[in-house]
Amino acid sequence: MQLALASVALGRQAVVINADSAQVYRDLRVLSARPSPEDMRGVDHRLFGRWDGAMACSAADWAAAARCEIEAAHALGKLPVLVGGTGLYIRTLLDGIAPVPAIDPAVREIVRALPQERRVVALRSEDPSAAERIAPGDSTRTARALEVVRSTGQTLADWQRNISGGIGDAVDLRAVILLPERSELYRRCDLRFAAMLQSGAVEEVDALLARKLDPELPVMRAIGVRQIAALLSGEYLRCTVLAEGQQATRNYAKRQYTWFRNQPPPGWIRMEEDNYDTRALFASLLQD
RNA sequence: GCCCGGGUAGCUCAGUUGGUAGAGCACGUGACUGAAAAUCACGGUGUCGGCGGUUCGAAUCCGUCCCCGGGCA
Repeated sequence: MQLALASVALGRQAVVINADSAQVYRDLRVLSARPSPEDMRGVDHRLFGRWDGAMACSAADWAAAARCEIEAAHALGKLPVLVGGTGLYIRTLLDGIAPVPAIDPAVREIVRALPQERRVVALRSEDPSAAERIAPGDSTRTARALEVVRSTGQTLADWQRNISGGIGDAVDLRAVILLPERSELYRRCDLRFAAMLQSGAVEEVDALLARKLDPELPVMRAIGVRQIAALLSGEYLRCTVLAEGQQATRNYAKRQYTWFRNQPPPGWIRMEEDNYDTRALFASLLQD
C-alpha cells in the first residue's frame, strides 16, 4: 500500500478505503490479494473483508458503505484514499445509480433459473426496448432488465432516467489511473497467481467450500476459486490450476484496462509510465 | 533400417468427390448504471513442413526429403 504511505508522508492522516469487489469479502484474504497488516503499516484500512461471503455486495451496497467511511474520515479531519479496481463501484459512488428498489427474491430466483434464450424471449415482450439494447448473449444484463421490470413494474430505462446518490460533485476528487505496459502487467499477473497458490489460496478455498454457499454468489466467482475447487476434487492438476488462474487474471486485467482507459472522465490522470515516483505523484495530486 | 500415425493460425484441432482455408482458446479493440474478479460485442490471425511433379487449378493426388509420436527389428 504505497499509496497510503505516500499520503501519510504528506503530513495528513489517511484512511484507505477499498474499492475492489473481491477484497470486500472476508473469505478471500489470499485470493483477493488483500493487504496484510505489514502492508497497512498502521494506517486505517476500511471495507477490506467487511462482507461475509454469504452476502452479495452490490455496487450500491459498496457505495453506501464507502460514503459512510468517507464522511467519517472527513469528520475526523482525515484524508480518504480510495484504492481499487472495480470501476462500477467507483462510478456508483461518484455518479450515483438508479434508485431501483430491492428485487423480490422470488422474482430474482425465477429469472436467474431461466435459460438465457428464454429470458431473451421474455424480455422481448416485457421490455422490448431493453431487449433491443442488450446483446442476446449478455446473460447478466438480460436477467437484470427482466427482474427489474417484473419486480417493480417499471423498466430499467425508466429507473435510470433518475440517477441519484453520487457524491462526485460534493468532494474534491484527485484521481490517477495506473496503466502499466501490457507485457509487464501480464508478467505480474502470472507471478501474483503463482504466489497465491504458494501462500494459502488452496486452504482458503477449502475453507470456503466447506461453507457450502450458493455457487452463484460473487465470492464463489473470484478468480481462482473454481480452479482450486477443481484441484481439491481431483479434477485438475496443480499445473492446470496455475495456468488457468494466471490466464483468468490476465483476462481480467485486460478488462480493467479497457474500463479505466475509456470510462472515467477525461480529466483523470492516466499514468502510463511504469517507473513513477509514488511520493511525487501523490504530492502533485494533493496540491491545491 | 522397416511399418504405421501425424506435421494446417500463438495453442488444440476441423477441412466433404482437387476450386489457394475455419472453429474454440489465446491475442487485439470496444461496451459496461444494484452479481462487475461478472457479462458481453467486434476483429487480423496462415510460405496448409520443404522441394519437385500431375492438373486450367493442389492443404487435398503422386514422388522425394525433413521433423514429431508409436510399433517392429
